[in-house]
Amino acid sequence: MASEAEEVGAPSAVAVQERVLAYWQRTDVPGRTLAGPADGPVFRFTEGPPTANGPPHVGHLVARVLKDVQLRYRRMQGFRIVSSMAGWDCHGLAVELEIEKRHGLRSHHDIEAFGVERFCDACREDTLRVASVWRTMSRRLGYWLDYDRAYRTMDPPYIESVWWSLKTLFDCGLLEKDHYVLPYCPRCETSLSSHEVAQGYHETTDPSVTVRFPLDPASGTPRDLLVWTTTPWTLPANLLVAARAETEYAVVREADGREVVLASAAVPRYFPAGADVVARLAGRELAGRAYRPPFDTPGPAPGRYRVVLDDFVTVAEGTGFVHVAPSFGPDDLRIGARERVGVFDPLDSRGHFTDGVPLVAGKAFKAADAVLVRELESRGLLYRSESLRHVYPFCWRCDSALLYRAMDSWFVRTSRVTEGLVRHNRSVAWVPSSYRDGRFGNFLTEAKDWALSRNRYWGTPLPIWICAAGHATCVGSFAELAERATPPLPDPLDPHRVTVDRLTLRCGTCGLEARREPYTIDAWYDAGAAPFAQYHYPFDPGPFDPAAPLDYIAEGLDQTRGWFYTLLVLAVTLFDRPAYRSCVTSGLVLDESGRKMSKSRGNALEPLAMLERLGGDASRWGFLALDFTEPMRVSETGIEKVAGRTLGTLRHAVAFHLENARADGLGPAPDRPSPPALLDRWLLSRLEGTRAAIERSLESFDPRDGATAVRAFVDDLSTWYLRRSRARFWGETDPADRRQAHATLAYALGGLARAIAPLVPFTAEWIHQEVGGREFATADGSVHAAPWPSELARRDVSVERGMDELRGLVEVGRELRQRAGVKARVPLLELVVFGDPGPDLAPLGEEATGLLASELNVRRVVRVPAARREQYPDPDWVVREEHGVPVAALPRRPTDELLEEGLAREVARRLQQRRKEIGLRYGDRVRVAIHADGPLRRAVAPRREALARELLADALDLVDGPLVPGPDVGTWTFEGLSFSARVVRAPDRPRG
RNA sequence: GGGCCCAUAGCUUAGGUUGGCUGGAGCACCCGGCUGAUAACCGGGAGGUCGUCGGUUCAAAUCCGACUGGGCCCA
Repeated sequence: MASEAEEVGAPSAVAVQERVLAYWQRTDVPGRTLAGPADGPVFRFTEGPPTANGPPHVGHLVARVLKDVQLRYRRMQGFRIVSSMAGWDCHGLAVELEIEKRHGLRSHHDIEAFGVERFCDACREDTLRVASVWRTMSRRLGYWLDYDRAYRTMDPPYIESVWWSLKTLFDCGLLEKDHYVLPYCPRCETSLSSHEVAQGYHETTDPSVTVRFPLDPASGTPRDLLVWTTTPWTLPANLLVAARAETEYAVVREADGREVVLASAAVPRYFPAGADVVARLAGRELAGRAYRPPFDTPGPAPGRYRVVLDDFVTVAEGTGFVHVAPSFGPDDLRIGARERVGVFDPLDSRGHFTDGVPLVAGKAFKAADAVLVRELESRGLLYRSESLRHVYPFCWRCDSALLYRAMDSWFVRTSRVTEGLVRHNRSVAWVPSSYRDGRFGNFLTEAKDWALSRNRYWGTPLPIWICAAGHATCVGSFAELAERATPPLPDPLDPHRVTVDRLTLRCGTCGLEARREPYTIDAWYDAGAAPFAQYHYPFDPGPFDPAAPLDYIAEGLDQTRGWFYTLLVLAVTLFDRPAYRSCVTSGLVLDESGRKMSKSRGNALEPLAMLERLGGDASRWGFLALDFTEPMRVSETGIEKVAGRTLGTLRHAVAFHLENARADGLGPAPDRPSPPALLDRWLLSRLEGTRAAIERSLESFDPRDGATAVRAFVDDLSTWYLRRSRARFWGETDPADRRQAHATLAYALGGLARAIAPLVPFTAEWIHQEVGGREFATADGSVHAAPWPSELARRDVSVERGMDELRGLVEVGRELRQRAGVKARVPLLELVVFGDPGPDLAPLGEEATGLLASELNVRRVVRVPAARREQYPDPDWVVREEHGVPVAALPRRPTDELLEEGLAREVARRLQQRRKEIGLRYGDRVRVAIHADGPLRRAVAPRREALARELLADALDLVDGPLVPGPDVGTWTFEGLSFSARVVRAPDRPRG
């Protein structure tokens, strides 16, 4: 019967996965299961939309694993997932830049010449080019999402929902146009958000110049203010100089008799050898003094070119005088507005100087630095010229140096809802928890207005039209647009720029003709609108509930400034509630030496290739076993090792069970058993403890502790339960016990499969099918369609503690054997344990002692009072003592009879090895002939029958003469003894 | 310059909220053992100033402060 065992060993992770994927595909398990039961309670979730034209990287895998683990758990609990849609972030610079590159476009002018419609069409087509890669990745990772009904931020219904939200903000005064200093990319010809800027700081070298600003010589000695700047190109836009009222300034006479003015604190930096200070004065005494600007290009205007006071001036670096160019800095703009001096911006939209500054007309802003500095030098105004290494922002997409400039933009007035942002964030369960008040919470308290508009083409158009009288009309739906617009709307309507730019509106206030503000909006706004816009809220009835936050989201930590933030801003401004109840953040993925992964460095792991080689579960396990909240060092071999240890061991345990079950002709996993044997009760209790640990950790949205519990359970299963149960599985003596062992193991594996289904969906499915005898047949039979088990077995903590104590004694016993120098194969008469067993071990009784005895290969275990230590003298006994208290003792020598038995074991082991070498399977019958002399013969002869049984030998002969050498014959020598034997396969005989 | 997080053996880490006996474990290394699922397992060896300094305490990896280094974010 046993010869029916066919597959030897466990299938590889990839083989398991392929088998499961084929089953899922054939029976459409994901399609039927992924949304959860239609009538279940709702679990709200939204997939953060990845940029739809960029391929996934390893960082994406981590967040996806976290998301999928949670969603699987909630589905098993009977929740309906709202929503299980995949999503795509379709708009924005990333896509536009790709198209520009492909068609050699370098500016707005080029794009317009190319044709905005053509350009947007190209963007649209490119947008979903990589969708199939994402889909494949999700499939291999086991991340179930509804890709067939993915939401796309470029779809008209989605855009209409975004418009609805913009109008809602507009109506309550939270969407306004303003003139403000923003980071600006001259190549992309658009302003950027602070989020985008943050991604592009590099170190660079800039000029560091100190320039003389001569004070108007009312009388007496010429005096120059010293002004320091790292952006000489802003000097033509200078309108004022700022000083600080309370700061002390020094007038220093130089060798040529001229005088320069600078903050006293700056004197040592500029005159390390000492200075001839002729006067000291407070900053306020300089207020109102007029000076001659370095370049008088803007022409005279009232109030310009004088010293003003402001507290933003510091003396930590520079000279204590700051040149104010209101178009190029936030403080500059503020001071300029206060002093009513207007602005002068000599740059065009590409950052080139206009004719307003003839000296550098046509030059790019940075390129003008050198020319301007030379000019200052030739006019004797350059006091000092150096260069400075510092970090400066560059465009994260095209790597051009950015500039800060004042410009018109539409703003979401987030600064007015700071209190709501902070308050609602306080109710969010963050993982890691410190983000709530730390990293994210801090950022909220300083929330600045959100510069929403972009001078770009491929994005959600800002739905605001302005009439000649300056009234703004914000359109909140296509119906409203149709009602106000001329000409009539095309059908179907694609609400992107080309279409809406052609429309004029009747002004909502005065009825005059209104033209659209020619902006698109920040694509991060699109993403933040996903929870409602994916359902076309409020236009279609859908499951979106304006009062309900998402229950759960998870993304990489880069989203703290991105999606996590825009979700919160929209939830607070539109619905006055938090955006999500829990938010799990994964850390950065580093390579094995701790460096950031990047394509250019060539150390990036390619996710698809990794998934293909290791399988989805190994990758999932690799991330779950790490502390994903910290920067993670990830390598394929590292993941393989970690996953092999737990998942590989588990697969082998399953294969072992299947082989035994088949050999015994057993059916699928039974219902919950109540076995009498201690080992079985222990295993089931450990199973329940593991299930509960997974449940606890998934309830708190942090799977790490659950994964740790699974690792410990698999370890216990493999190294204690199976190890101690082996004899039970093939024992002939107690068929009832054998059946109980099979049943317990089958139940434990099946139960474990359900409990780990959220963590490792492929392995779990494979076990559920194989052990449960479901044969990959129906979708309903999937482990992912099974309910989450609320209890798998009775937890018996006392049994677990007792077993722990017992296993502690096993370790002590092994150490004693080692010290006695008696191999485990040679039985010893007894293990002596001093003192009484603990309160948990004591009730386990004979059964526990039996486990101890068999594990240590001793005939019996005896308990004696510690006081009888002296009955076990050191010459005859090895004794373990702890802190002077005896723990256990073992005889140093086996008895002669036991020694013989040990020898027989040595022979048996070598013949078993031989069975394997000649390619026999468990169950194949053999014929054996042994030739041995002396002690070996004396050991084997009386144990022939037992040996024959053990080796599955039909015949076992002890022969007198030496065996004729041949390929079937082997000879072994150990401990100075030798024997030879012939092992051949027995002729087949009819099965009984 | 500001905020948050991290630091335990060559590497990966448990423990830290609740201070307490010799700080556990895995990988890798050396010696030995076991093995009819296993890249498994077991014993022994070597390897730790628990980042540094200071404080609280009878007692600190653990609590507090400063510093150093790393990471992320902001300016």
